[in-house]
Amino acid sequence: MDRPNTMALLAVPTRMAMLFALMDGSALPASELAHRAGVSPQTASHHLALLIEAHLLVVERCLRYRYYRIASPAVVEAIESLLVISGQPALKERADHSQLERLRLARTCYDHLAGRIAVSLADALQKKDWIVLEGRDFQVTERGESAFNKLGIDLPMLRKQQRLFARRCIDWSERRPHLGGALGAALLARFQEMDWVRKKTGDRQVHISSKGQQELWKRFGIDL
Amino acid sequence: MDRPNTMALLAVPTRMAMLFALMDGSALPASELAHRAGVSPQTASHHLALLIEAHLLVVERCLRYRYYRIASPAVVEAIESLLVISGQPALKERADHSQLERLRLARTCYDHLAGRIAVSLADALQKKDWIVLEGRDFQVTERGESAFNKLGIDLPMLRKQQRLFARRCIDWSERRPHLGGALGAALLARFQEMDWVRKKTGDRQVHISSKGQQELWKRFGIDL
DNA sequence: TAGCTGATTCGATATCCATCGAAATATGAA
DNA sequence: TTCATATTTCGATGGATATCGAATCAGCTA
Repeated sequence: MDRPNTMALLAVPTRMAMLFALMDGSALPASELAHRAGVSPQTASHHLALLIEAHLLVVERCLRYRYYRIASPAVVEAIESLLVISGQPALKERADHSQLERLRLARTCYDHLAGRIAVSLADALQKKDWIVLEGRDFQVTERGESAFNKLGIDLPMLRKQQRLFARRCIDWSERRPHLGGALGAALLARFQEMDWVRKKTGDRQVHISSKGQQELWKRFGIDL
Repeated sequence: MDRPNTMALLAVPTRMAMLFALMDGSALPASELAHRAGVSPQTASHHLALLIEAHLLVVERCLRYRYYRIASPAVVEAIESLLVISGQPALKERADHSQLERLRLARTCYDHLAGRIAVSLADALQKKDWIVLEGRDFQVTERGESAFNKLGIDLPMLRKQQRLFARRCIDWSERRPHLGGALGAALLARFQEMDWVRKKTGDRQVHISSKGQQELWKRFGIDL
């Protein structure tokens, strides 16, 4: 496996189109990137694999979904400096590094929370002995049954759903497990109900309200 | 003629090798760049033409020689930012913009002076009516004959040389004419003799001594 | 279990272009 | 002029790779 030539990767318009689509710090699935670059899914997959290998992109796997994002601010800077000398008009929306930082803190992964907040929450729930990790799933303990109930989450109802109940999902930015599945989705929904967090539509960004910060600290010892 | 793809230009190792050789702000002839990149002169010529067209390089023509150099600091910056994300070790000798500035001020063009000092000198010599521009050459006036002699330059001797006497050479950084040919070379040699300027061997950089600065101002009204 | 969707792998094809030999050009030197 | 040197142009070739169809894989749902 040779060292991939980073310069050559940036030379192909299709790959550059994909990178452009991610320059604002967002994370998009392969199909969307294929569409934006105007190529077939196979071709997009091929290019994305190369960009991953060269560490220009990273992929965040959540359940069966995969979101691609720019690997680091350095990549954005390099592309921007290339735009300068290529005589292209600079990007209107420059990459917002602080936004990327916010995404690392709290974002959605499909329909549940991800990021530092989700990893911290999974840690706290295990520490409080509400859940335990067993293989690729979490199990809710006896203590957890009543505690989740008191939090306003109807576990028996969730179990009736035909989806994985409490899936362990590996976080990209933290590289540690957080809570997915029906329970993860219910937690996000309940947090929104209580106005602990607010989810922007059409975006994966999640804002933590001051009330949410207080409650997370008081109830779970989470200080983000 | 399509717009050349700057990214594609940087993707080829041969072209990158040439750019690397010029990253320190130096200017080299095509043959030297071909040698450093390990390709034939034809191939080098082809690549250099593309780099010129894309405004990544500029060429400085002096008599029959052509020196290629990086077109602007932005190019150096872009290449350096690419090195960051390509995982290459950074260049030991990073491009020194202040050095590039010094080159713009005073450098050699083959065997005579170029840069701001040379352009200013040509201007001053015309203003003092020592020389006049005629087509592609300068002519020494009657007043110039004695003045150059007093400066320690033997014009009759220079005229015996089998080379162009006082060629007009267009300066890259200034885009204006300066003095080349036998007279230009003699002036540089005389300036070195009088320790007005010092030429580093194996380099095109020329240092102007404080004595030189004084004399240039006193005798020619040149204030660099 | 089968079914669905998103994504990847494999194989074949077509296109792009870096390279160099040969020849031409440019420019100054003898 | 004639020669010499540096560079460029032209043409042909070979290698690299972007692309997509078809098949396969991965993960969840019913």
